[in-house]
This record gives sequence, structure tokens and C-alpha cells, in this order.
Amino acid sequence: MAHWREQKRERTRNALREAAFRLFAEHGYEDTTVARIAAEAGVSHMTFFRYFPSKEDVVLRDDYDPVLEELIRAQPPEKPPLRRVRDAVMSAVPAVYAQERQALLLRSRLLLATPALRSRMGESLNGSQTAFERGLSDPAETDTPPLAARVVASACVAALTTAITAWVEEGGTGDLPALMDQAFDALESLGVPDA
Amino acid sequence: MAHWREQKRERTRNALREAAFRLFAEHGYEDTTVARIAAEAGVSHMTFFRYFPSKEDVVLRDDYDPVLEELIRAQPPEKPPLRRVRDAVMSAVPAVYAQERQALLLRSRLLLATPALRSRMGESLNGSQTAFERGLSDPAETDTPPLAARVVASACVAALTTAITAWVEEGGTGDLPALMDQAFDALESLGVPDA
DNA sequence: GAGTAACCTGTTATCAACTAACATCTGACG
DNA sequence: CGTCAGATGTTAGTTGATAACAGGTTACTC
Repeated sequence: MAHWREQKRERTRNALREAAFRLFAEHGYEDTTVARIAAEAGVSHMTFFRYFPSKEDVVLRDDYDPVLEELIRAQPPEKPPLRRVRDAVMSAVPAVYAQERQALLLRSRLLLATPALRSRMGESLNGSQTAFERGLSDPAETDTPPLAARVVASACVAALTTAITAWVEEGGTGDLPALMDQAFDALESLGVPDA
Repeated sequence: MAHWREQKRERTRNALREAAFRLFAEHGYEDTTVARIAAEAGVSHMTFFRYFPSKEDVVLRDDYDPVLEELIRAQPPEKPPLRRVRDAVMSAVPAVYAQERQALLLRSRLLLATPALRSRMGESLNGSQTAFERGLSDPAETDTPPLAARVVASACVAALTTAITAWVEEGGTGDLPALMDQAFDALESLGVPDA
């Protein structure tokens, strides 16, 4: 129904992504050319770049940020900022973890093991940080949020990244939500005098 | 005058870096080819890559990390981790700031304004995080530091990055050390119930 | 001081990521 | 049915980055 166009677009998009991940797992990221991915998906290499601005974006792109932004905004404003982010994140992670654990592990492993991707991760994390900042800020306020809010957001992103990194490094055997809880605990006890 | 070689090496290295920054300021990062930089420094484009593994590294490389690692390690171990990092950093920043303020601003501005550089910043930050982790850990311990220490390190790097970003965004008019203090304050009050 | 090994550099060729220009086709819509 | 916009392929070109080889220069030794 409505616009078959978009359906086809979504299908080629998925075909490209799936072909890419399959080839990456098979021959490694560096040894997989864009042309090969495109051929595998039945399109030309130009079409690839019309769907993904760069080779790295196939792996880096995800659409968690807008969801998290909303979840943070929906938190009761009387909670301190870190609490709002923490509760919002932990309200969503377990479900995703239960459902996409394997895919998440593969993607994260690839991300951390490939220099080209690892170096561009900062970009993605920056997007998450911005989403967190927006979720914490009054949407009426138009200018940049105060420094304190930005620090909270960046610290949360850093903590979550550290948790995922630790999870991947131990082979994905541990419980990721638990690690995230630990990481948030470490953040909350940053100010207390004893460790 | 031991080894003329190293002196010459250092000179071409500087010539390349200076030519690069000059051309970047003049024509922008993207519109400056590696071949042009090399020509400007009087060498071939291959020589450029023998000194810098990539075009981005000319801007990204710095040698603060080992210094900071030592400064953190020299802190009294009875201080809580965040304090050790904070005091170490703030013991060194003002001097650097007084002396290299302009250069630091130019470099940071270029870094934040150029997508290609911004996206690879994470790599550099990752190095700083590792340095912080090592400074916080017992050097006798060989395996990876505990999650809590890694979260502290990553949060500090994130806070400092946020401070520098804010500093650049306001045109470098403010006082960077003061902003860093604010950022650390925000970190320390992460756990307290009121804002 | 000659000889040799190590190092640095330039030339050339090649690869792969990415971009631009143009032609083509195929649904969408009146 | 006819037009039009969006999606795709072809081709060609730019640029960052690597490899192989050759020539020259510095250091080290006998």
C-alpha cells in the first residue's frame, strides 16, 4: 500500500547492511571492499554510497539515540540528572539485551577490534551525548545546555561505553546490564571521599 | 652534537607540521592535499606518510598523555581516584594554558570544526583514558584495571573534553582552567541527591 | 680512510574510498 | 496516456594510503 517506493528502499538498505556484516564476519572489515558489498546486495557501488555516506556508517549507524532522549525526558524532573539518565537507560536496556544480545555482541566486537571503526566511534558517541543533553534539558530552552548538564551527559556516555568495552573484552559471557549498573554505581560514588 | 640524523629528522617533522597548519588555516583542512603539504615542506608525499601515519595525525598527535600519567601516579594514594586525577591535571594545565593558549585554541578549533578530525578524536581520547587508567593503577598489576577505575578515567576524559568544547564554542574568551574546575565540580556532585 | 651496512628519500604503480556528471529506467500521479 | 520525479548504473576522476624498487647519505667498523 502506500508508497511501495519506501518499502523497496528499506529492502535494499537491509540487503546492503546484511551483506556487509556477512562479508565482514567472513573476510574481515579491511579486506571487504564496498564494491564487493554492493555486488553481493545486487546493486552498484554508487548505490551503496547513496544509502550510507561511508563504509564505516554501515556498522556505526544505529537508532537508539532518539528513543533514549525521549525516555530521559519522560523521567520525573525532581530526580537528579544522573538518576534520570540511569533509570531511563536501565529501563530499556534489559529488553534490548534479551532480544538482540548476539547481534549486539558481534557489532560491538567488530567496532572495538577494527581500528578504522574504533576511531570513528567518537562521532557516534558524540551523537549519544547530544541526545542525553537534550533529554536532560528543557525543550523550551533553545541555546546550549549548561556545562554541568553536558558533563553529566558525557560522563554517562563514557560509563556506558566502558561497560560495553568490558563486556566485549570478557567475551560477552558476563551480564551487560549488570556491568552497566556497576558503571553507574562508580559514577555515583565519584564524589564520596572513600572508595 | 651526537647524531645529525635525529636533528634533521626533527626538522623535517616540524617543517611538515608547520606547513600543514599554515595551509589548513589558509585553505581549510579538506582543500589541502597531502601532496601540497609535502611540497611546501620540500619533500615528497611519501615522506609525509613516513612521518605521520595519516593526514589526520598531523593535527591529532600530542604528547601530553605520558606526562599526565606520571602526574597522576605521583599523587598520594590515599586521595580518592577522582581527586588524584583532578589535582594532577589542574597542577599542570595552568602553566600550559599560559604558555600555549593561542596554539591550543587554534588546534582545538580546527579539531572540532573539521568532521574528519572530529570523528577521529575518539581515538586520541581513548589514549588519554588509557593513560589515566594506568596512572590510577598499581603498576605491579599487569591485567586490566577494575571497572570502577576505568569509569573514573573515562568520566574525567569526558569532563575535560566537555570543558574544552565549551571553551572553544565561546570563542576561547573564557578561562579554560576555570571551566575545567567547573567540569570537575559537576563530576564530584554527580552522586549528591540535589542539584 | 675505504667499505659496508643501515637509513632516508624519491619515483612509480597500485588500491580503495569517495564524488560528480550524465543517461536510463521505473514507478507515481493527474 | 503522458509527464515527471526519484532511484540506479556507467564512467571517469580525485585523494588518501601502501608497496616495490632504486639512489643517495649517514654512521659504524676494520
